[in-house]
Amino acid sequence: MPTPDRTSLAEIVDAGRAILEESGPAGLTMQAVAIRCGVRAPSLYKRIRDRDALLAAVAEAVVNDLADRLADTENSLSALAETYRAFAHENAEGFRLMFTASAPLDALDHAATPVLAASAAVVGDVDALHAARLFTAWATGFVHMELAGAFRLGGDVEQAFTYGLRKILDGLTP
Amino acid sequence: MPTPDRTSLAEIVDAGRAILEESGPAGLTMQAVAIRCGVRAPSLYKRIRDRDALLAAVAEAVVNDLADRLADTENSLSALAETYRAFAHENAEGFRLMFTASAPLDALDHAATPVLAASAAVVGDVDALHAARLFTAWATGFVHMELAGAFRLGGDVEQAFTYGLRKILDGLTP
DNA sequence: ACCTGAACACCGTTCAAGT
DNA sequence: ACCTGAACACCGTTCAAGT
Repeated sequence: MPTPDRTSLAEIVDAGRAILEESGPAGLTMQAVAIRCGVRAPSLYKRIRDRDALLAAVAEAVVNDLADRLADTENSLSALAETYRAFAHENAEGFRLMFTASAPLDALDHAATPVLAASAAVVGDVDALHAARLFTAWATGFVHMELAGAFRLGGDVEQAFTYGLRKILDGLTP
Repeated sequence: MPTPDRTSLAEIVDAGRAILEESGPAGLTMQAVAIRCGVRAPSLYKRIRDRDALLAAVAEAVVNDLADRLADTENSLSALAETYRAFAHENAEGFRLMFTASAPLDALDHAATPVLAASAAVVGDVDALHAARLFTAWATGFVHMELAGAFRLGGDVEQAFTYGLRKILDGLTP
């Protein structure tokens, strides 16, 4: 006899993402997710292979969210930089997860589209990919270090961000 | 009656680092470390508080190693970039660990010294910190993405690295 | 067909008892 | 003073038995 479903893959991934932000990766246990979905831990395995697959699904949800935000942003490198950084601050744990082991690579490619377009507008099509990688690497590294608390030698971090962006644009502008 | 020590903190940290590179963070169990040190897991707790403290100690060892390598490098941003990237490739798991939760922040500051000096040589003392942050963020993000397999849109990654370095130097050079 | 309790393997950690 | 086996708590995962 069929039973009405008491949860869904989407609910599980949402719960996982919320718990990740609240309690970090160590807090993201199958138990915690199950409780939040009103179900027992073994039931989760009907919907998702294992915890690694859940982490991958959460990472993909985060990347898709980021891609939407970037797609809605004015298509300039400075506007994209602001959006990217703001998103990372709002989703610190999810942001870290994005670049981890089983990263959602296809989704990342998709998120890169607006950056490629904005880069092409500055340096032309031939160098667009190189320029996009310069920009993305800088923004990713900056936020990563910022979230890790690695900027401790004094100085204004906001200013450092603006400075970096300006110098990159200076370097790229023909 | 005193017993001769059968291991040491240094041996434990070395074992942890080796296991981390071989088997990743999930493989770095107290059991695995203990076996490698010829001792049982509970004995480790005489030398180190818990697994988190071990991870922190491993991270610090990695950063100190990196600091030595950078200090031995010719003091130019391009030479430092090569050394930094090579180190990250040789110590992929350790590199990831460096920017994690309980990062060894003091050691990171120390590793930053040569980068600050090389930056000052290009932009002067006033902007040296901003410039060092631009450079470090870019290099860190680039290697991070590279290690995560995030560069998949084609194009030559070596070229992208050279391109990024050149454009940053272009942007920084007055 | 989904859900669950029970069970198992594995890991971190503590501790009393050895030497 | 360090080392160990035994024990405990906790987590991921499987599975037979329920509905």
